[in-house]
Amino acid sequence: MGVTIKDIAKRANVSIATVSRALSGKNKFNSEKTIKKIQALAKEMGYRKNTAAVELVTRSSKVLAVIVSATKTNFANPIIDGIHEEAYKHDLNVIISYAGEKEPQRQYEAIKTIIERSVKGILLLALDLSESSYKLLSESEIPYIFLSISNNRNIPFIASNDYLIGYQATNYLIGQGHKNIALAGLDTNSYIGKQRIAGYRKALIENKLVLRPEWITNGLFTYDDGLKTMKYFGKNPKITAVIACSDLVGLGIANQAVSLGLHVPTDLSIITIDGTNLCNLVRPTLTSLTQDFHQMGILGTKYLIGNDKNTHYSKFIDVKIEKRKSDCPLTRNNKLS
Amino acid sequence: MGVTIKDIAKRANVSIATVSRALSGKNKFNSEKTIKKIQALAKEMGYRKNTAAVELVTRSSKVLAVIVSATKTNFANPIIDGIHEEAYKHDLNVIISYAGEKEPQRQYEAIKTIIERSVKGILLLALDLSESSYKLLSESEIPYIFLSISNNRNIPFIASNDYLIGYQATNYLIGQGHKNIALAGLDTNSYIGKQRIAGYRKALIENKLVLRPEWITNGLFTYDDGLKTMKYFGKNPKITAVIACSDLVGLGIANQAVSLGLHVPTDLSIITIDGTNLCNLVRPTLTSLTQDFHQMGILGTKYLIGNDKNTHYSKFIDVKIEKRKSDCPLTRNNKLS
DNA sequence: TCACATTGAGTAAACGTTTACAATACCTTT
DNA sequence: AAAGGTATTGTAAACGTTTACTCAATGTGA
Repeated sequence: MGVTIKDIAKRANVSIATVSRALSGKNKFNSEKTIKKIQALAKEMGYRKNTAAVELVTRSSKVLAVIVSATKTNFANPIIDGIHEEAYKHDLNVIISYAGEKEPQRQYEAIKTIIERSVKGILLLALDLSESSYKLLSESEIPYIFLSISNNRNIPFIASNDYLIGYQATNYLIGQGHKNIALAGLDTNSYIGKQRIAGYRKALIENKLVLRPEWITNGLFTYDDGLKTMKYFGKNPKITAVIACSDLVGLGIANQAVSLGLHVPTDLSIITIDGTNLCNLVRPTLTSLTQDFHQMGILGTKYLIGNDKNTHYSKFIDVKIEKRKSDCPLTRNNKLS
Repeated sequence: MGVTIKDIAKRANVSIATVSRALSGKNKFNSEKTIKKIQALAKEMGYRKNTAAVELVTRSSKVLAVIVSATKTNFANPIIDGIHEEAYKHDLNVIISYAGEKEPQRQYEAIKTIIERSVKGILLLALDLSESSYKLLSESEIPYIFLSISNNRNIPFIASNDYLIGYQATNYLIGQGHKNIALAGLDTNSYIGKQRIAGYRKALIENKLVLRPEWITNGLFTYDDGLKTMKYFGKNPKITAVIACSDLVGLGIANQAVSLGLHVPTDLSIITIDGTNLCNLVRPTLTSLTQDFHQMGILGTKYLIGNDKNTHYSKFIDVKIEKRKSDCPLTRNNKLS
């Protein structure tokens, strides 16, 4: 069907080896003249390299796989952007698969197909793998790394330190004078959730504040979790500040608070974890504990390319607090001050 | 390195053809017994199919390519979701490349790599291809389709009818009593832009309203374009309603209007084109002329799979107006009524 | 028992590259 | 002009599958 190097070789009166060398940039082995001639011919004849053949014989591919949790997180985008950015620099393609968080079967299949492509590396986004899926992955000899989710099991990851996130966010609000601080919308059973709660507790304890379990609301980091949380807290919450465990949770809380007749931030201060662009778009803008997702994508990709497989690499990325308009110091203005 | 069908054949004391047949589901040629035996053995030995080899010999692949404009559009996600959803049903992988809108070189390269993979089909998202890139694409024999951007050049696409979009949005506002209606944030040089303007003009003329060129603001559908537009219109705009050419533009306008001391919708009504989820998240919620992006992804994928290459398929998808809180009838409340 | 269909399994070619190694052509240098 | 070196090109195997074709074994009916 298509033009192959064989066809070019025939037309140019050289061997296929020569064509291959001229076309794949192994220039040091061929003369300028032949290279030029062959490249011109290839262009003229409309030659297209057959990637499958190349991958077969070289036993390596130029593709990076990303497996994304199907759960809609709005921070997947900056991570994927970072991955694409870095991959592009190294002439790598990116293939993206969705895998349900709660569908072990689909997870397993996604990983299987990826492995069969013998990709260069696998990035797992916000994914909590089932035991069998992880076994499949780790036995594949393909380097992989988890992004945005850390672990204590010696599995490579790049993420923020969720313990510190919980600690810093809480401390920030305490620093503003708040004493009744809620923690909203997080999956209390997940590793992330537990870490954040631990940091939150630590900060409370250090400041002689008491942790009230009913001020921690369970959820899956969604907008609806924010709404639900605020409906649950009600029109006269004892709390004066909330740590929202994602921007969407934060926005849900803010919107519902306003619906209840509360003013943000004077009646209720909100700090939100993630700090995606959404925080700047809404009113009031949301003060955030910002994670550098873009950087996660870049570093994860770099790691896979560098391929330091031996070192069980894992890295926490710095977070920072970005002050916006959804929080303020506790003053006499606050309903409960 | 890995286990191949050869290894399995040896262990099972059969030929590789038998193994291949047993493993690739061409069951009718083998006996139950051997199939079971071989499958068990494959599992035990940790066999992984080599996709490159399969693609080489069958000269076809199970991947769909998506090329996305690097310009950040917030509707790319629902489209990609639709593509993934449909692709998954047909056991297809999805590979995503970014191509700069204004970087012809990168565009060209993206398409070239894709073609070299001999993918099953190519979906082009919100992409305006350069002449040479399009030539490359169309000569490749691989089916392709443009999504979200229509054309009048007999190139397959699935999109909304931008002429109708302009017409309907304008008519909607006229129906609310508005007479001074702006059109904001669109690329006036693009096909989309021209179509929307034509529809806008038609609706104005039909209602004996005059089109004022200075009420059409040029842009690239970004949030900043919305801000800029509203700064330009100023604190006492003669206009009472705006058609924002993307949700981000709409949000920029709304936020800037509020900053200027205007009230949305009583001082300024906004209808926004796209209707992504963002419209529900912000306050006031944005009335939108909603496009079904998810459906575009699904239909585009179906088209490529169906592979009706001969018919120069193109399709407009229905849009609908979703009333929210960013618009109201022109009444005595309006500053300029 | 024989001819013949049916079923299951094997043989070998093909897909389009890359690359180790062998072979040749071309220069220098003496 | 011969020897030696270097630069360029050719030969052929290999990568791991699929599949058309062939062959052997088994079953069937007269």
